Amino acid sequence: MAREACGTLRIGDEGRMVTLAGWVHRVRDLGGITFVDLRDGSGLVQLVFRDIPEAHDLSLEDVIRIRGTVRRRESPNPKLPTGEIEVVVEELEMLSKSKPLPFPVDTDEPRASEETRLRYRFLDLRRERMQRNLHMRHKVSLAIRNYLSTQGFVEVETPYLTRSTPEGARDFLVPSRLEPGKFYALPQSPQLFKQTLVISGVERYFQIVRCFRDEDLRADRQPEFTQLDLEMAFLEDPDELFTVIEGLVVHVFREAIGVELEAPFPRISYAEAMLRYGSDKPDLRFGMEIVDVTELFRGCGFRVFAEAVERGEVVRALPVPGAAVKSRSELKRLEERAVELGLGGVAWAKFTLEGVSSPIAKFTSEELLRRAAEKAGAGERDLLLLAAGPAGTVAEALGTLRVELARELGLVPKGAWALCWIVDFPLFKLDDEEGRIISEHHPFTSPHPDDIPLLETDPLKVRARSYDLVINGVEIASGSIRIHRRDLQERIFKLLGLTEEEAREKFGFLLRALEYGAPPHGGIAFGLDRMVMMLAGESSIREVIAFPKTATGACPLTGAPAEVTEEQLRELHLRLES
RNA sequence: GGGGACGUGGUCUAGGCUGGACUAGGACGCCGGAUUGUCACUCCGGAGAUCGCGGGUUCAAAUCCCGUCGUCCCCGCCA
Repeated sequence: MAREACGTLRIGDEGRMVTLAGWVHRVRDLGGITFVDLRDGSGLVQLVFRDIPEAHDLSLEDVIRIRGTVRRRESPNPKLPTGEIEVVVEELEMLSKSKPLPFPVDTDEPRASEETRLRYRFLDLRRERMQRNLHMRHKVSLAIRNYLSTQGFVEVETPYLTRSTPEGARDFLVPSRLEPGKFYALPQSPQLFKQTLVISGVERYFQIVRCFRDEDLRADRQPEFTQLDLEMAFLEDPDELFTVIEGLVVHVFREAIGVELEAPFPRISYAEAMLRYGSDKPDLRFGMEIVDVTELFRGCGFRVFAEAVERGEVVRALPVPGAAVKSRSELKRLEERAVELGLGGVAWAKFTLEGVSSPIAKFTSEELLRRAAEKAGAGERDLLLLAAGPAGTVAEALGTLRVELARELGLVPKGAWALCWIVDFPLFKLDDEEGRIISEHHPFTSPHPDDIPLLETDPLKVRARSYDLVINGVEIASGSIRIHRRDLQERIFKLLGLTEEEAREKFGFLLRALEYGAPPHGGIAFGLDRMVMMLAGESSIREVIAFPKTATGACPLTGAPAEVTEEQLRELHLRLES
């Protein structure tokens, strides 16, 4: 008789003889009667053993098969979907014994260190929460594939054994056995391949694909991670892509967690995001917008601010709702934090029923502070933080404080989703070490058409046709319209200090492809692990990856990375330094 | 590359500042027994740890110091 699903049995099944198999989730041995919660992929059901002595020998996580009769319970358990019934066991078959467990698997909160969990990942993944996360990931992938298929996208696989590229992250290398001294690299992303594909006539490409970057790890970074990679031919206006992606994201949220997002998502320029939120990935779930008050403090009595304005620096204000109650010591800590963030310090003003209280009031005036507060939308009971310095430093520091304070004060609404596009990133940035310009995104990013005349005259002012998708303050996707013309690509390479020869050496096949009729194109790539992490409500991507690595790139389950034999090394023409 | 936190029976942890009655305590799990309506079952009894590893200080180290390994978080890095 076929096995049935434990979790689907209901009162309507009363009286039926069923065959079930699964894991022993919990045992309650009362002597003459033993209750066992049996678990399979569908859920739990209570088994009742009466005259079966082997029931006393059951251990947690044994795998058993039983035959029994579904019966209405004397005392139902409202916590279980199957709580109205139980299965009276007539036959018990032990399929596989389990040793005592290193940690319990019947809890959502892990009761073991992460290292132990990873070493026994096969047990850790049995926990309902991890099963939920794996299913969530599957739902997201499925929703992506289904939606993109309806939009005419085709999933194409690209090589994992490819060529090392000089730009970007450190590559993972794979030695070639057949060509001594040569190496493959695992791709950091399929960037060049996907551009080649649209040039090849695959007008809408996507791929859910593993990417590899040999850099240090973080809670949201693994050496191998998964991207939703996507590219469209004849894409010249980012808005066209936004519409497609908004449709995709709305679909994914609906399918994965039943949330209806509102599209279109707000579009904010990089410059405006830096000004108002001090970040290129602003968290829009709460207000606390930073305002520029440079002009208010020009020539004011507080010399630190007045002199900063004279130097061409800025003064900006961050309103902190309800924080006028902060104590001296808390404010002191804030000042220290501001210094850590690169500011000279931070001035504050409290606005209460009694009036304005601020250490700089005597140098400026209450009136001036009130005007600053008004501009920032701060009122009674609020705190206003004021900082002066170079625009970039002030923006980033206040942006960090904005997020930290909002979290600390509980101003981030639970269950809220705030998405936005960040557009018009600068095309280049100054390389700190070498003092030359380098690509902000990558060298194939198209400049904004209006700014092309500035390329040679004022390159740092040139905006890119690139964009990020930000969800709740986390960068979740990033992309651009690409350059599809050789002449423009050559100008960009020249600006980056690359000779044609170097460019050909570094990016050869893409450049060749551009010479044979390349349509305008562009695309985007999502960090799938991060997106699933957010949808699952987890705070580490390791919780949504079946077999993740530790912070040193090790896998406690398999023991990777591991030594190899002399013979293996010899075949690869490798010798280790002692 | 740098900074910080942590490492104690199978698991999670108390003790650590202020070294000595710590003979290392608790909870869960495990083993034995009792138990016929439980659902985090309950009750009784028991086993199980040279306190990550190495060195040092000291009459004496889980405790202090140095080194090392591992884990986690952050900065750098991640076009």
